[in-house]
Amino acid sequence: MAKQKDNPAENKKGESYLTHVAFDSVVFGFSGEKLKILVMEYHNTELFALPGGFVGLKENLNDAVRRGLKERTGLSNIYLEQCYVFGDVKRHKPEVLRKIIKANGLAADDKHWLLDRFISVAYYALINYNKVKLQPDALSDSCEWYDLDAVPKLMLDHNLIVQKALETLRKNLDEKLLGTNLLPLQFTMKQLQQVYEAILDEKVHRTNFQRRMLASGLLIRNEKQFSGKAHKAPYLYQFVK
Amino acid sequence: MAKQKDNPAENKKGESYLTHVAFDSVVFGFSGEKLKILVMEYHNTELFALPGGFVGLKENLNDAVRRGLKERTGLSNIYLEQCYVFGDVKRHKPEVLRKIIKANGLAADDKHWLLDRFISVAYYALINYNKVKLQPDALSDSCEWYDLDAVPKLMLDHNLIVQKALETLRKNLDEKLLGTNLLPLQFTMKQLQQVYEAILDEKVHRTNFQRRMLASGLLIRNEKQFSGKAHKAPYLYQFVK
DNA sequence: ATTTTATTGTCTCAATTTGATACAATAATA
DNA sequence: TATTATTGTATCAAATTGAGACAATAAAAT
Repeated sequence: MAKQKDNPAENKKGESYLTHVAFDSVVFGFSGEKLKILVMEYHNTELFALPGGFVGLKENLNDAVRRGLKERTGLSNIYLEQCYVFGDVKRHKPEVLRKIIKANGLAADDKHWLLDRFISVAYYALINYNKVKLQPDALSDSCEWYDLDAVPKLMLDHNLIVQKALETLRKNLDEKLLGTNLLPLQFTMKQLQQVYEAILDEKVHRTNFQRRMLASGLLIRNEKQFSGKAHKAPYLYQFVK
Repeated sequence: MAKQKDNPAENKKGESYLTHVAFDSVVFGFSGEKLKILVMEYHNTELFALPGGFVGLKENLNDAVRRGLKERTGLSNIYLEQCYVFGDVKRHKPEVLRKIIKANGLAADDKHWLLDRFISVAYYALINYNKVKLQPDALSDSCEWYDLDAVPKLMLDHNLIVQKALETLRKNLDEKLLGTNLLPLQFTMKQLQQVYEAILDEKVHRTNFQRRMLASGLLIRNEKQFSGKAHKAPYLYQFVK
């Protein structure tokens, strides 16, 4: 069990967090084949949710999100971007939160700060799938990768948040070759193409893709990668900083 | 003087609003020549600010922003979009708010809810300049149009918010001919071009612009507009709904 | 050692889009 | 009737994009 201080459900009056403000992050990773996101499951509830959290009284919003991601993935320096604020009244479902609090063996009296209404600032994050050490938080059982096309029913409006994040990611994909954030430092052109195809959910034309990427001037070509396969070895590329 | 209920500074415990959550809107209008935004000035303080407000306990965030705009411009059905959430700690400057509260002859004791830290959700709005009836709110003297290139020093980080809004507007300009929201129902191609030039702050090539707009398929051509000037009369266009 | 296989990198060429300019049409005025 | 100040369309070269051809090559098969 984590230290008490780390468990937001135990902080009954919300003394250390801003009330009514939450964040949720859609953390994308690329397995080599498919686009995946991180999903948490709460203890004994069968409730799935996006990794999220709250903002310390003296903490920048963006820093809070970084802190949350660091706790769950072990990574710092994550590519992170806001995508939307979800602020409708109807997303307030105290009974759902009550269930989580009770499943953690805590007292869910009506004054519990988690039962209040929250607006949630949604972020999307792009991380290198293989560098992650997944860690659930104090309230949850697990933090696991799910194929984007097999995400379970999530609590509250979290499925909507995933949709919005994907939309935003697609819209921003080309600026500064965003896709490179999902790959290791060095990667082949084919890998980069696969990332694009996974994000856009459509095939792209190989040679034209290569031409466009090279023409962007944002890729540095390194030595070749000898994969041991029976064909010409591809170059390794990396993104200019 | 407005009714007490309308003055957020008098609501000492913040009973009717979500604590820590605010919004600010950058309201764009086009005078026919220049791009302008709405700026408010607070009573006896020489403080300028963006029109903003707070979210009712039972009110959707987006609705709160619409309510704020309706109060100040008289308009409903405004084109509105989120652009960014400003959530840094350093934007918390209680002394500025204290000044405003005092200038309104109210007690600014340290517990006043307005003196707390807020995160602010920034929106941009596009409205038809000529349809507006400007109305200051209870805390402010005036709500006036300012040329975008002559916006005064605003309080807190509001100048930054203006920057971000303009950036977002530029990025989104082409989707669904956003610019049409700044014009009356019917407009000439030249007016539309002027809106683009004002937003992008650069000249665009007349005939190519016309070709692009017509090719979008989003404009309906109506009868001509006889201006009384000594030259060919332009067609009036309108945006498809 | 030679051939085969599965890719990768480059090139080519037509189709489309874009940039820049020319020019005809036209509403009011001289 | 000619002049003026646009506006709408056409034209043509330049740049970009879409689709495919083809040569290069690392390892396996013969």
